[in-house]
Amino acid sequence: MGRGRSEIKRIENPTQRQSTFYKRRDGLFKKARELSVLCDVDLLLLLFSTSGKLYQATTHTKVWTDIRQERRAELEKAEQMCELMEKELRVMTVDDGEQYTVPSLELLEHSLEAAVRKVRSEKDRNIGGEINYLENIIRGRHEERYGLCNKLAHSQASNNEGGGGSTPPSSGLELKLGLN
Amino acid sequence: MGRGRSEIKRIENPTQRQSTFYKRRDGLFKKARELSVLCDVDLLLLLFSTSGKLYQATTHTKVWTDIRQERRAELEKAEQMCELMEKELRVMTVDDGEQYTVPSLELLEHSLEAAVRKVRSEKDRNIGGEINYLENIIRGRHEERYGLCNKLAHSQASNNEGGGGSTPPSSGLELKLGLN
DNA sequence: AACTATTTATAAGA
DNA sequence: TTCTTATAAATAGTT
Repeated sequence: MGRGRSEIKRIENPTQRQSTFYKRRDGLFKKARELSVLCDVDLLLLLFSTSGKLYQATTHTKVWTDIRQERRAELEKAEQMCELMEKELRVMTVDDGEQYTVPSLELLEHSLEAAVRKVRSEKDRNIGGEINYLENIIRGRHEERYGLCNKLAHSQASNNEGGGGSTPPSSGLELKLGLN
Repeated sequence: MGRGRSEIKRIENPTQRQSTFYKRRDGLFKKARELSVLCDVDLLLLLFSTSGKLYQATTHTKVWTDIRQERRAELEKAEQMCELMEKELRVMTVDDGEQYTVPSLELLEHSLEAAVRKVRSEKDRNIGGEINYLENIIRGRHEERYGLCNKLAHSQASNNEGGGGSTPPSSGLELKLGLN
């Protein structure tokens, strides 16, 4: 479109490239939104600009609906966690009101995680039951072998719960926060 | 565009909606590709159709480059794992050539994981150092507390390596395969 | 940021 | 689905 050029190749002039980027980015987002509305389709669109900026467009109608509940539960866990962290550290406080000052990024993160899950499940269907079968068998053996270790960890955790409360419980957040 | 309508609202006629979906999907993907090439931008576009189909467009130039190495290492690990699984199970075999019959889904999964990481790091920057600081302190305490457990797990693993080799080594895949 | 000459996308029809 | 075509929309070059 426009007054010339139709060849699609990298624009070398940085100014022109940036200008084109803005125009086409807006156009692309508009078209994505329109497709989503017209055809009742969920979508996720991410642009990673070379300058490191991230531009995103997401719909939240169907795919992400089931995430909300998960998210709410996770938030509760995080709040509990932070409460305990406060107690433990005493000196520091984290303003509860400021806890999630980046809600859109949080939501995006969860959207992506939902997408990963969706892709995984599709992949798993394609691969078939073989791997799952193998996994189950191996898992069983692992559980036998590492059972002792898990029990140890658990007994430590429950000791802390009953005791002075100086350690957060195993809330499932360790992984996310890199606490393993 | 075209001969009429400009209002953007859900198309109720299913046939017409499907037809429009095809046309606009192709148009959107084309535009995404063009933007990526013209402006040297990485992108990820996922469409979740109501019929459950997943349509995707991804670029692999910059964002995903660093994933390749990770992926290669992971594949090696997976191969080792599968070798060991075969040995362990004896009865079953998994055709190595068919191991990754869904490469595009694999790649997509990794693309999404990379995107999640990117979003997370951006979020972490925005939240600031506070949480990280808290995490570090907590992590230190956890390491103290669970050190014994880790040592136990390690000694088990090294015993197995030296011994009959009847258990896969701790390859980092346990998490992915749900073996924890 | 705006303006338009053009190109491109697409709604409707076949 | 796929093609054709009239028309609406996007945008390259320009200011």
